[in-house]
Amino acid sequence: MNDSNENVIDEFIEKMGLMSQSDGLPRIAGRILAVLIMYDEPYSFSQLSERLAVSRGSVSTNTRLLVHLGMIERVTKRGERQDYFKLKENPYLSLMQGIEARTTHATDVIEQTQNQLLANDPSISGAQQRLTEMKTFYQSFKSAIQDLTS
Amino acid sequence: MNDSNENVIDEFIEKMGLMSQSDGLPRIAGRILAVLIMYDEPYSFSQLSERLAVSRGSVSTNTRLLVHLGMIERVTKRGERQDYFKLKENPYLSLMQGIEARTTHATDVIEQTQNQLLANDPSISGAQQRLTEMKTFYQSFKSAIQDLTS
DNA sequence: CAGTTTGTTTAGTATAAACTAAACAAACTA
DNA sequence: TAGTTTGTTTAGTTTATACTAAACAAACTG
Repeated sequence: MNDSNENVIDEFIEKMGLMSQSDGLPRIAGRILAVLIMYDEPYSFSQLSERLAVSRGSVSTNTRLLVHLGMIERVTKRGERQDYFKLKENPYLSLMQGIEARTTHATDVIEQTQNQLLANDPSISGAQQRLTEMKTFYQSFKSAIQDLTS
Repeated sequence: MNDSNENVIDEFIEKMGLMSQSDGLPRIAGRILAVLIMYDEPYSFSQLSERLAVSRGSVSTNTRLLVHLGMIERVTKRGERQDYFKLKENPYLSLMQGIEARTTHATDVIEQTQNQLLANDPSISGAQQRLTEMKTFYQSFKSAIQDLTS
């Protein structure tokens, strides 16, 4: 891969770091993803540390995070002691599952609140209505996400 | 509204604060939303500050943020100097618009990267493919969100 | 066995952002 | 006009967390 492309990759890596951050993930996690998107062969632990100029501790925590999220996988090679990493088949699926989980949590909180509110208090009928609207919205959001991953 | 319900509301307020945080918004913004969901009448600036035990500075910044996001609106009352706030008609619409914007940004970054990569380098064909997969995914995500808000 | 290469964990630092207190400005009231 | 009541802005503090450096443990090599 020639130098010009290497510059493009560098930029992409940094932009992925920022996007990752705005998704609530550490910057380094996004940068690791970017590397694994851009290079065909599995990338080793120490290669990641060098390529991103980042401590081995950070590589460890962030690869573990991404593995846990189901976005990358750890692979090994015969006769090699290092760990390698590659993108998983559908990395974005697990992102969706994360969103889905948070949505479910939201509807749970709303339902719980609605059930706990005492019905004999007339002043809460507006609140009940707005809570229902909110729940309905989150439910349709959730099913849209689910449709996307099936 | 009786005391038991007031406790339920307190809990809901705090949970909304946490959910807000995991959506990338300040805790106080979520708590303000919760208040406006739970009470029918518009809530005043100083009421918010007292109810949430939060500085007036924070009320100012966070109400402005929520107004900017299109989730609440500032209203005034004849003969009153204070500002009041109420939920907007469809508060969740603007949340979706935020997600949509970030998705658009992602596809832009991907496209830009793809165009900048030199095609004469054979080693990037895998990268191109993975970038396309990523873009395709974000595009269908975006259109799912759009369907939701129309 | 001693020494190296690996990944993890921990303790400490750096950084970013939320929040507060207080100064401020504008609009009102007496 | 002097004094309040309002919302905003700013400077400083607090808090959360990403990140690093270094200690560590496990697996390997000679």
